[in-house]
Amino acid sequence: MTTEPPYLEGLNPQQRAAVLHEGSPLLILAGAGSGKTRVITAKVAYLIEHKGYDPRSILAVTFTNKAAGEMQKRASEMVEGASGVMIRTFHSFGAWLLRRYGAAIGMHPDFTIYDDDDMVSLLSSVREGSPRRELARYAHWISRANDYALKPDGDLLAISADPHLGEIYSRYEERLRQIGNADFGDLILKTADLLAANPEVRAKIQSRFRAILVDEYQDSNVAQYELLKLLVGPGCYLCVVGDDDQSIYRFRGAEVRNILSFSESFPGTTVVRLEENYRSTSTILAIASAVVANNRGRLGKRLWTQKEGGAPATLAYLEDHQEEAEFCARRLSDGRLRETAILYRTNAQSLAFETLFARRGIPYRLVGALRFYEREEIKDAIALLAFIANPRDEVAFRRVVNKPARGIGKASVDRIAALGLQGSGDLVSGSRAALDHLSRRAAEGLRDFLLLVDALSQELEAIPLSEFVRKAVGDSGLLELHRLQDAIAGSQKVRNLDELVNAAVPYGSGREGLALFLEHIELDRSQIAGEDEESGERVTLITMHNTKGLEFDRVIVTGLDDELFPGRREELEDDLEEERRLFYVSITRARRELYLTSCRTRLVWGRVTAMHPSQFLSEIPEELLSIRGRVDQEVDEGYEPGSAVYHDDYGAGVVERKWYNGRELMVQVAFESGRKLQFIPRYTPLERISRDG
DNA sequence: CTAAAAACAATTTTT
DNA sequence: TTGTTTTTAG
Repeated sequence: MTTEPPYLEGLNPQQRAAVLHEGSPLLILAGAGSGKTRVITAKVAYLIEHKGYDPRSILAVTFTNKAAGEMQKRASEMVEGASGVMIRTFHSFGAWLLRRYGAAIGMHPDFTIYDDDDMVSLLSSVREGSPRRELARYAHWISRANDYALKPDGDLLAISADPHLGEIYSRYEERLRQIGNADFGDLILKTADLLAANPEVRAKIQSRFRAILVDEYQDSNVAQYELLKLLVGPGCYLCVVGDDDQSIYRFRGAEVRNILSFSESFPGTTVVRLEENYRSTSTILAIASAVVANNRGRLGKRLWTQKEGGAPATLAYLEDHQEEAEFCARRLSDGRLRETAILYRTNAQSLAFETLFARRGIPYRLVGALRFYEREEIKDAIALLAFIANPRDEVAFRRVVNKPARGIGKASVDRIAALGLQGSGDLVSGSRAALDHLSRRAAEGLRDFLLLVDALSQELEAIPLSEFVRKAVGDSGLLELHRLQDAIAGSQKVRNLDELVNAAVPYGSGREGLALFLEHIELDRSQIAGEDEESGERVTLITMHNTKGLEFDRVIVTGLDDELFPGRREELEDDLEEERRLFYVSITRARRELYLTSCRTRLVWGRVTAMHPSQFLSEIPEELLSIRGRVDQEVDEGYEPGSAVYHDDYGAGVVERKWYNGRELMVQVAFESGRKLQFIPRYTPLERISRDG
């Protein structure tokens, strides 16, 4: 018998079938914890080693840059030459392709990428005077249109009934083209356009990539599907992996139908199901399955495990967010920090844990959400860099031209932008042209700014990128500005700017290095945060969304409160189902122990707010739970108008009115003394008395 | 044009 | 409550 290649060792029959399959399109339906990543990496190894694929002819698309890094690492351990495989997210693949061949559709190779914030800023110059909130709505709709591959003249009614959307979208597009930058949607849509419109580029790309693997396919959107269709040339091997139950990015345009109808889109598809779970105890799986079973519109699968048994999950009803943090801290007193993750729905919830853990000296790592690149000082610095990279970048220009204050007000900036637009769109020349038309003060300030930009542009090629960033931040006066603010507010802005300088160290110098640095900043925001991510005994604080692909011995899912999770279910059944899938994802992160917490009250906008247990909790069979604490009795009962109450300070009175303020029950009482007062019965001891007393 | 004061909204989730 | 945007007085 021939010895088996190491990448096949220990695989179960389904996994093996998935790895060894080749020829027709393959759909791998991989349940949570079914060894999916292992299968993909083994497949890469198999294609290279056994099927003779050139590593460079393989494209693997992952959902996050982190996942890409992980796959790269694991594949390299498995097979020689794996470093040649292109492993990227859809977005970073798009950026790669557009930089190389985008000129064919008028893209500049040094374009920078606009995030949501930049979109809003650009929209504000397209639609002057609109409140930011409204612009943010349009930005959101435009992003959704992008996700669904809808152009300004497309059927936007599917996105929104707003009558102005088409026009605004189209003007936004036009401005973005003039500027020469790309937003997130463009990285997919423009790439697809390029391939569709340009047969030579398409042929080139299709002949390069002979095998394409897509991970987390359930979270791909329509535009990504269309791009994929264009990438897969004749004879190209396509394999997608996903789990319809783990689709949690609908809000971002993810379209579960992509995976549900994969077989129709790609005829001749083979389907392999991975249903053996290697991660969790059967109890945890039973809980997860029971919950997700409430969803309709799923392919359905039976996850099973050989790890029979396992302790029931602990469900703790707690008083408030502080007690919740306390509860978590007590679990951690056994020192198993690294094996524990605390999950929450919204980033804001992390604060309670951070505060308590800092006070107790419990080391933690906060995953994602550090929002490093969204901080004011960082955005300032990036805007300056982006403007040097692309002098047509109006959004960046507006942000930095008068920061620190150079005496250039809005009127002047508008004039400069208008002149720039008349010419080549280049705002440096626009500025030069505008110099004579500005107030003396503004002209002086603008001259300073131009000198700065000139000097920096000259340096760009000459010094290492991190030095360049340091110089830009220093010479522009941004460092000084934020140093002063630090002194006043006790903030850490200078430190953050230092971090930015450090982040630039790995990049090459010159325009190319700068463009790459800026691209990574936009596409991989977790970068700076994760300095020594792996090291150290620390508990993980993480949003439910960010846990995708991770696993921990012990998982504490917090905030199982109605209106928080699931959130306001204003909308449709579909939204509720997505939240439920998110719960499913959260539960299945746990290997051995699962804790669920729900609070009676919670601070919302600095206000104590009454909460109710999440409806998801009632979907878990009771025998799988060990329950601590108790749900409070419904306070709503009683307090009917006309009933008598007694208050320690005000004496006896009669309830006049009863209503809800949000979720909070309020009552108005007319006291015998003649006073009329409003109470929240939950916090005010109002004794119910009998009328004849 | 700038800075301080006042008004006002904000919490999903992320490439 | 916080942070951000708009108004206002210099």
